[in-house]
Amino acid sequence: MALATKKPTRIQAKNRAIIERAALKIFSRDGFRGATVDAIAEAAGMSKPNLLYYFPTKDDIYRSLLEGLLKDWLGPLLDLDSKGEPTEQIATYISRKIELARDFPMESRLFANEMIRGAPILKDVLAGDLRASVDAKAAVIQAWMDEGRLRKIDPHHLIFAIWATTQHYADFDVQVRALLGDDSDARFGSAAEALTSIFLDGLRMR
Amino acid sequence: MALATKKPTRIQAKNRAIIERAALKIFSRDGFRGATVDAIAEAAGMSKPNLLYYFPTKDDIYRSLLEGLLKDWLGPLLDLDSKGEPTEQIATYISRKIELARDFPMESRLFANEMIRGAPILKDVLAGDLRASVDAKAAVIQAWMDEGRLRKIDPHHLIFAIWATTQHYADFDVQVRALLGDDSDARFGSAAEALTSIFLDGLRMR
DNA sequence: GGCCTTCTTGACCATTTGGTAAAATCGACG
DNA sequence: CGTCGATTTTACCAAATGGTCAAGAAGGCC
Repeated sequence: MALATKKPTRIQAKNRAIIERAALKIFSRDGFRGATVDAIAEAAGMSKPNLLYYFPTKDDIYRSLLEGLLKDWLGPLLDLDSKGEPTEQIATYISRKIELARDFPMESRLFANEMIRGAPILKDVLAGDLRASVDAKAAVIQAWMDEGRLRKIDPHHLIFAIWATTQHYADFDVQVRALLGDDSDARFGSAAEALTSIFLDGLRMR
Repeated sequence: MALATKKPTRIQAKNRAIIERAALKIFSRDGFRGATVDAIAEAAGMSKPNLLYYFPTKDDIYRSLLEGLLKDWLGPLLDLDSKGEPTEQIATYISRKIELARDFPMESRLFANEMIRGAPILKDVLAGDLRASVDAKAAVIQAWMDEGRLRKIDPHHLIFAIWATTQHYADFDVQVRALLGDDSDARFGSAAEALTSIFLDGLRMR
C-alpha cells in the first residue's frame, strides 16, 4: 500500500508527527541543503530506512513542513478587521505575531531559511496566495488611512516592518539573547511593548 | 612557505579575493553546512585543490568572511552622534542601513544564516564587542529620551527594530519582490521613506 | 637563461550522504 | 492462534563531499 494514498494508521500518524518534529528542528537550524536525513532520523530516534518508509525522500519531509506553514503564519494578518478600531487592530496584530515568534521560533527560522535561499519551493505561493492576501489587507489599512484614522504610510512596507520586527525575535534569537540576556519573559514582554509604542506613536515628541 | 605567515603575493591577493566573492555567494545562499567546497570552487572558476591551496579548509573560508562583517555592519550605528539632532540621527541611521541592505544583500544573508544556526562562530563576539557597542549607543539614545528629545522606548528594542526592518529587505528579498515587484529603486526608495515615517511618527494620528 | 619559489593540476582517499532491497518482526483481526 | 499487511531492521550502493599528495607549470629575480 502506497502509504500516502489511504487514511493513515495510528502508527503512521504518530511516527509522521515524530519525524516532522525532528525535521523541523534540523531543517530550521541547518537549512534544506545543510540538513541530513541521518540527522533527522537520529533526532527522531528512528533508523534512516524506517524514516524513509514514512517520507520517501528528504524533499518530501521538507515540503510537508512548509505546507501549511504560511497559512498559520498569515493567520493574524487575515484577522485584521476592517470594522475594528485601527490602532487597536494593529496593536493586536503585533502582539499575536510576537507570540508566534515566542512559541514557534523554529517554524519562523524554517521560513527564514527558505526565503534566504530564494524560496525555491514557496516561490509560487508567495506570488499567488500570499500576494493576494497581503494586497487585500493592505487595502484595508489603506482605507483606514484614507479615512484619516491612521497616518499615511505605505501599507505594504508597514506589513513588512511588522513581520520583520516580530520575526526578528525568533530568527535572531541568539543575538537578542546575547544583548538582552536569557530571560524569555522579559525579552518578549518588553518587545511587544516597545514595538507597539514604535508603530503607534514613533519616536518624535509631540 | 605557510601562506598565511608572510605578506601575500599579488596572485594570492587576487585569488583570495575571487574565492571570497564566490564563497560569499554560496555561503549566503546555502549556509555553512549546505555550502560545498566544490560549489565554491566552481563559482570561483578554480579547481578544488587550487582553492584549498589558498584556504586550507571550508571553515577557514567561512571564518574569513565573517571576520570584519560585523564591523562593517555596525558602522552606521557607531556613527550615531550624541551631539546631533536625535530624530535626524535616527533617520540617517535608517537610511544608511537600507543602503547596506540594498548594496550588500549577500553579506546580510550570510550574517542571517549564522544567526539562525545559533551563531556557533560569532557567539563570542556577539556577547563581547557587539554587546559593548550596542549598550554604548543605547545609552546615547536613552540620554536623548531622558532629556525629553525623543519619546521613551526601550533603546535596545528600538535598535533591534531598525536592524530587523532594514535587513528584511536583503534577507527576505525574494518575498519582497513577490509582493512589490522587481523594481529595485522603487523597493528601496519607498522602504526608506516608509520606515523613517514609522520610526519617527508612527501610525496614530495626532 | 637558470634557479628557486609559487601556483596549479590530476589522481586519489576515507567518510558522508540520499536512497534501496529484502528479510525479519510486529500487530490487528478473524 | 494463525495469517496477512504494516512496520522495522540489516546490509548495502552509487554519488557527493572535504581534503591530500606528488608532480608539473609558471613567475619572479639574479
